[in-house]
Amino acid sequence: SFVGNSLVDMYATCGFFAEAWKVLDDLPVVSIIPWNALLAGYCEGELFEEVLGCAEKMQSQGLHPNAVTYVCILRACGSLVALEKGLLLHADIVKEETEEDPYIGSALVDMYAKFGLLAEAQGVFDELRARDVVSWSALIAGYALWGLDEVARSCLQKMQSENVLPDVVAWNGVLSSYGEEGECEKAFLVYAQMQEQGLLPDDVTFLSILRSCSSTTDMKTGQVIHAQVLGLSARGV
RNA sequence: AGGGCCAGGUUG
Repeated sequence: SFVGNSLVDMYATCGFFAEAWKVLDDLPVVSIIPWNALLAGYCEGELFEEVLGCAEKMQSQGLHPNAVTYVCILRACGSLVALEKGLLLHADIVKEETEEDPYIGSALVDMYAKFGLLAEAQGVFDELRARDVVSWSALIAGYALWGLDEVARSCLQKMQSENVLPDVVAWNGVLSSYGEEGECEKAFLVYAQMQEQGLLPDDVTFLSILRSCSSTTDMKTGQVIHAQVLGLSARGV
């Protein structure tokens, strides 16, 4: 049956949902694992409506969501800005005392951030037992999403004072706030700080920076970044 | 009781 679970996971991960369903329907034992695999596959494909539909179907079969299920549904609610559903979900999670789960915690932070309920996001974050680089990054990305780049940057400092080292995703989160605004100068400054920390930029880093440059006529900075990208790709990054 | 197959953050 573990084989069946893995098959569902594989098909779902590859986006072959018809096949995944077929395997799931033929599995001899009823288990939440293949359902979660399917939900995760829909999440990965960003088919969030399907996530919610699939979760409902799962529950109609008498299966109760576990932590993995909740993480998938929370992510879908956040991305769809399904506010009322997300709030109900949070209430269920609190009721079931599963909010301690670090995965659920950062998924909640992420969801509230996407709703634009930053005080709620911060509130959930503050209650987390263990804040790791992922929960910090969810918070940072949330502030960045709503243009609060200075708050996002201060998070980079705070997390370090709590001995959590920002990784490239955390830094990229800050950079993501400069896309809409086109604040190319700030983006470049953050990029410089990131390098001072000895962190290697990745493709997302450059895409974010270039995006912030694209709405300006700052050709020079764009060219500097172009040169950086070429330099890094020469080193195989 | 514990473990095994599924789950959280950044650009698009």
